[in-house]
Amino acid sequence: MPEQTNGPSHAPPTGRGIPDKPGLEGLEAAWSARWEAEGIYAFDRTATRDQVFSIDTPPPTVSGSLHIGHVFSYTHTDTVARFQRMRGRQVFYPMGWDDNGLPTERRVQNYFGVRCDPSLPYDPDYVPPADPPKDPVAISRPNFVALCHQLTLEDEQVFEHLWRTLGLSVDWSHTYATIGERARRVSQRGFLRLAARGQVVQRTAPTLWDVDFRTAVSQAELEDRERPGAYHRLRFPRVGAEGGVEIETTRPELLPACVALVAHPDDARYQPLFGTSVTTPLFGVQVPVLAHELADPEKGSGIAMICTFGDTTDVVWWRELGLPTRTVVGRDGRLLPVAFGTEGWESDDPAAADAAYAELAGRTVKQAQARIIELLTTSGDLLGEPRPITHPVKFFEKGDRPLEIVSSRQWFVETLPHREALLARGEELHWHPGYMAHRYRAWVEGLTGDWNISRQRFFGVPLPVWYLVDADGEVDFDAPVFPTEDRLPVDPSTDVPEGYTADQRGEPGGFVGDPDVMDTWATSSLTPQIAGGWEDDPDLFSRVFPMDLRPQAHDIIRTWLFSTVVRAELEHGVLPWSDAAVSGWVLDPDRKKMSKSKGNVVTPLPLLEQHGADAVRYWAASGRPGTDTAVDEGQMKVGRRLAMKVLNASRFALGRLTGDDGVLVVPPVEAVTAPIDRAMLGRLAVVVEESTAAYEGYDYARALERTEAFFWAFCDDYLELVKSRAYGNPADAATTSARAALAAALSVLLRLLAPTLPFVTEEVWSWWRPGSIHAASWPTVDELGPGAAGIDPATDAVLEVSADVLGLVRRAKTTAKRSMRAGVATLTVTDTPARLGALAAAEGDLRDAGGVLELVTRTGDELDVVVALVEE
RNA sequence: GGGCGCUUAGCUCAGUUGGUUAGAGCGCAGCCUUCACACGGCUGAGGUCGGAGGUUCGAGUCCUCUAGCGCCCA
Repeated sequence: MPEQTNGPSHAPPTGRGIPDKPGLEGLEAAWSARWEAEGIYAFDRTATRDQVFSIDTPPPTVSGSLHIGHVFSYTHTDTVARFQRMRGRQVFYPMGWDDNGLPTERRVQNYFGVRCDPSLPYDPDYVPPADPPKDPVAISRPNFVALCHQLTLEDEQVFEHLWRTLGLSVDWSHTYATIGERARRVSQRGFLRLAARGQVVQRTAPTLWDVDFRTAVSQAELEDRERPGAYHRLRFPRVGAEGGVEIETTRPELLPACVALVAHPDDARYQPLFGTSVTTPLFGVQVPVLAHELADPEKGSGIAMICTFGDTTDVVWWRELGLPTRTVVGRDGRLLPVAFGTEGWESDDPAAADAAYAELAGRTVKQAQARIIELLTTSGDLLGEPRPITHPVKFFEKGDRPLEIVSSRQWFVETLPHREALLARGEELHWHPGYMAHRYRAWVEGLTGDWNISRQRFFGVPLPVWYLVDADGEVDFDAPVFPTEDRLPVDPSTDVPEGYTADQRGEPGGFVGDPDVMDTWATSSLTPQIAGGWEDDPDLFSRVFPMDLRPQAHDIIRTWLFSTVVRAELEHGVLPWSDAAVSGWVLDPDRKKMSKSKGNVVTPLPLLEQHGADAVRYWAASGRPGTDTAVDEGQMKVGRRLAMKVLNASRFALGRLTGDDGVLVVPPVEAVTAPIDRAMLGRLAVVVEESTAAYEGYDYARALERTEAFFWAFCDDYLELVKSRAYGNPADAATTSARAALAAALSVLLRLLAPTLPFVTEEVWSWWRPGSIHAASWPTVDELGPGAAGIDPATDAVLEVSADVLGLVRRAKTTAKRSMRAGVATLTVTDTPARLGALAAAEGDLRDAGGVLELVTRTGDELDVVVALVEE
């Protein structure tokens, strides 16, 4: 790669010169266009796997609004990408757009006034109405999906502009969308492969259900919310014995769905009842009293009723105790019709049971609860007043009403049988920071069911499945028909299975398509395969997969990270990446979590325009890995000042290298002879080592902090000390030493800062170096000259003592309220002989920097300085 | 209830295997503008490291207990 340079030693100065008034305005537009034109970030797909650094970029949800949190974490990734690129790796850094799922679907429905009906045929000539009609128009799924594409395309352009302005070093030729053709093909192929191995199966099972969205959701999409409730004490008469059993329940409306009572096996109060039966109040249904260790003796009366299904514990009891199912809650959240006295609904008094249930059927869960309390009160089965409590209730994270659990036919990816393997993968993965591994482990250990990937929605990847219809018109769900892989992606609502014609859809002897789509995570879990071209581009895939880095925020460890590990384990038997770098969240300026409902979401573009991309990146890169960080415009201003300082200090240093003839001369680093120059380079060598190590451990923040601290000291002390000497005669070895040191230091510093401040460092680089700094090689200790690593303490002391004394001279001038240019008639320095010896090696520099006319030294125990200023 | 993280100057945070008078930035105060930088520079004031106990010659830095905040999982 001829563009690369290894420092200033021998490369001719071929830059475009130093501007008189350097500035930051316009750098983003100018340089991002240039990078694109020159393909600086293009992935070289001839590179072999060991030369590649591949990143599984989080695809942002494009239908959402732009969020400063994206800028934060994507900057972290970009600094690492730039570091790895400069280290010589071919960086595979694609970008995805997550446009698949509910948020887009809702937006399209409202925007166009349509609704999706997967049973309708595709209309190739469909045009959406100009004004959304009042009543939504039903359209086919392909037409609906086309509208989703249309709308998300605009969002994607806004995002791309933001990313380019921010300076992400993405290869924009490797862009994908999670609803795009490749993503659909990969998702469906992944499904078919799982099905072929029996790792995704269809079964009728209790399913977490959102009654508003009317879709199944998975365990990963649950959240607990504290809600008020009340314990209702109910009395169940015993069968064949005197007396009754009192239970407490927060969901009395599920009494008709009761299938058993349960208490802890060690609970002496209820041990005599185990194996006996009781009768449900109002409905007269006989149910057994059983023992199970999940029953909590401390909760309520210590004995609970099991209903199908009130919560996830009911599901466990139902499964482990082999109980029947009595379904009363429908998919719309209303109570279904039930006929007591029929099979499965046996009752001691079916007429009375039906009469009671008639009061409940058709009502919402909430309404039914109110009514059944009245009925139980009237009948005398409700004991005392309901006892109000607050308890956690499970919600779909996007939902508004508590989840119900309904029994339904769904496709499940098996996870429970692989729990141990998944835990082992979690141990194998390198987490940054390391403690994030706990989140993953806790989640995997807490899995209670397989992963339901069926969603009763429209804008998603369709399940590639048809079912045959028998001669009686009944759908045979036990005989799914899959397409061959070469047909993918398919939409079973319009495509037909092999050997069938479109007019056989829904007919006896024909077929029907599975109406469901996949969970968005069933697609998002395959981003390494989608971006890497799994099966579509085997050559590319072999060069990038398994990937190196998964960057993401900590809130989606249980969803995105987990599901991606599952898919790679089941499909490839490997981790999808070697490292996971977990970013924190961005909090609002008052350190509150940002959310749309609070209205405290910060939009990034105005901040980028006001402070500049480098400044915003500086703020982001200051947030430690995994740490939640507040939006801080003050920190952005600091970043902007740093960028300005880079411009000005560079201009100054390079000005010292320019002769009267205007030609920039860069002496080789071997010309550095002055001890103070060597001391400065020795300190910089330490920074190079620390910064490199930090980046290797994904700690961009530490790398920046070390570099920045050096840079300010470099400007404050070293530049001041060598100002005059560097301005001297080019034939003078002392002058050449200073100039060589300045050039070497500047070259290294710019490259150390390049991952964080890509624009300003590129700007300065262009003044005097050929090629892009982002294609230059990462600095090494070697280029700082012989012996820069591990420089001896005596040499280092030259810079230390000089800077100490210079600082005290400044203090004297400040105290005297004099200008820094005020002369010093006599400077008396007291210090140890060793330190005075070090000072002597830089006496000329100190005199020039401090304006010192006469220097007197005295031996003493510690540093003391007396400054006699020249009279005004 | 279990787990994890945090608690260091007014604010936001560093402090890597325990080692001399605890650091930075912001903010604040004061001073300084021809000669790289006013989208600036310099100088300064200000903490004994949440609390208690322990290990050690020595602890912000290790152990135990404890308080508060936040997150994750039940």
